[in-house]
Amino acid sequence: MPISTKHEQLAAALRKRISDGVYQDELPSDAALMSEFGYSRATVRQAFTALENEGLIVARSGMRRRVSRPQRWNWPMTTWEKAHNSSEDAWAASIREQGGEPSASVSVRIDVAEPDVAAALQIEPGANVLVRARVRSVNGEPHQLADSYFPHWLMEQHPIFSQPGDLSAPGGLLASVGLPQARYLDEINARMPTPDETQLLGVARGVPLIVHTRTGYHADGRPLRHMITRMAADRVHVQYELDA
Amino acid sequence: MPISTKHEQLAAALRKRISDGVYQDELPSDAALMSEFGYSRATVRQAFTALENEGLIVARSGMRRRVSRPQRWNWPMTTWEKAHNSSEDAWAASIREQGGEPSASVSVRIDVAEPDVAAALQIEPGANVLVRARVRSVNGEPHQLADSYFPHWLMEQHPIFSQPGDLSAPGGLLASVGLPQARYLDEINARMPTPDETQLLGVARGVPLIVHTRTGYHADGRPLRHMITRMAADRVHVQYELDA
DNA sequence: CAGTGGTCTAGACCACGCT
DNA sequence: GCGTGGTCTAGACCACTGG
Repeated sequence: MPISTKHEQLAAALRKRISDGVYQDELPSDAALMSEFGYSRATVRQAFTALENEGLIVARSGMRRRVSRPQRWNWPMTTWEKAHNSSEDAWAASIREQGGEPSASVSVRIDVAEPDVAAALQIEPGANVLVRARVRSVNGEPHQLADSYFPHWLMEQHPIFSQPGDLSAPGGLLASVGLPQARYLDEINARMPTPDETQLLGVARGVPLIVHTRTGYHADGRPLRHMITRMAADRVHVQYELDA
Repeated sequence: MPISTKHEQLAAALRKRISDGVYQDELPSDAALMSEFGYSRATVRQAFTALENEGLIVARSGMRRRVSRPQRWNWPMTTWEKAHNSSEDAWAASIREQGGEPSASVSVRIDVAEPDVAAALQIEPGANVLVRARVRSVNGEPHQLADSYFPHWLMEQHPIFSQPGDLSAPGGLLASVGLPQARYLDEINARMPTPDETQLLGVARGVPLIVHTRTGYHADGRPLRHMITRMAADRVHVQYELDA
């Protein structure tokens, strides 16, 4: 059963030309395809929109559409923060190793726990949590939104959590107060970004968001930290190394 | 800076009504919104298309658009096939545990290795590989495309890999020939599906694909198996359990 | 400036699903 | 049959980008 609609036929033809290398970089204009295929502009644009939503091409007003070729960075999830001299966290070290220049901006606040965060931290929904919101950038471009949530009882027991500043410590903040994380539960999901996220991360049309959540537990089973990291899926390879 | 275009204003209004619960299930028709907002049909449809591409709503011809509420299944990635009596693999057992009815259809073929598969298996691109392609279903609906690639030297050393059939064995095929996998390297990516994948998996518009690849290694370092699993992102929670 | 993609309109016909 | 979403056209104006 062949494709019947014009815009799907056109989209299929363009996909083939892209994968065959006919269009290495620039794509034809609306007008060029209108005359080549004899379709109206709306139909041509519907085909282009489909390819954009598949992440194959990117469009910018005033310029020809281009084939999308984003650079990707590996993100190893089973390399922990080294406890020694390094002042960088595992993510920054990994990016630097790959030839990128990592940076981060941090803001700390106290907020009430949303139901999903409360469930992960095993506290009551609406209870206070300490939130450390980070925007991680590579080569000056925003790359990740990494938010950590700490339960309220940590603030009461360890004054360092109530101090202003970026809440970082060599070897890891939790380890520095004698609460090392012994176990992690990770979950990975993907979805399309909201308009807010699109703007904050500069996500292109048709690129999903990878949402990585990590909950860290003390050896006695208490959840110590819940971390939600969001990033454009076309810029990373999330990696796990496991022993059977 | 407020939103200036009509279709974005409308999309924002509809997003708000959905999250506020104004539209629990059915959404208004094109005509209803055209008269409520005074916009042309194309503009109304552009707003709806944006919400579809965000995975918020689903549309079916002849019926009103509906708010999307897919059922999700957990997928634990650190639970290995139990070596004993169970005839099911870890995935099927997990689905059954969650109240679903797993099934699978298997086809086996010999093919030449694509560059990415060859690199993972440390063989030459174009060399033969044994491919076990599985379609995993839950409650009769296609759920995953799980393809395993085995290097050619396995077929030469172990005739069982050249037999017809579904290539399954209690405790795992590789373990049954004395080649247990000692280490895994996993990689998780997300992208929009191709038209083929959309059809095979029944993916809704605006839903990304999660692509999980796992390479299994012998204790001596040889790659034994490369597995690529593709699934709709709105139907799973990929989970990892890790010790620090 | 000319060319590009982005937005918007008014109108038409079709295929689908329900009653 | 009738309302729904899906497709398609012709034409218009705007905003952005480059030379």
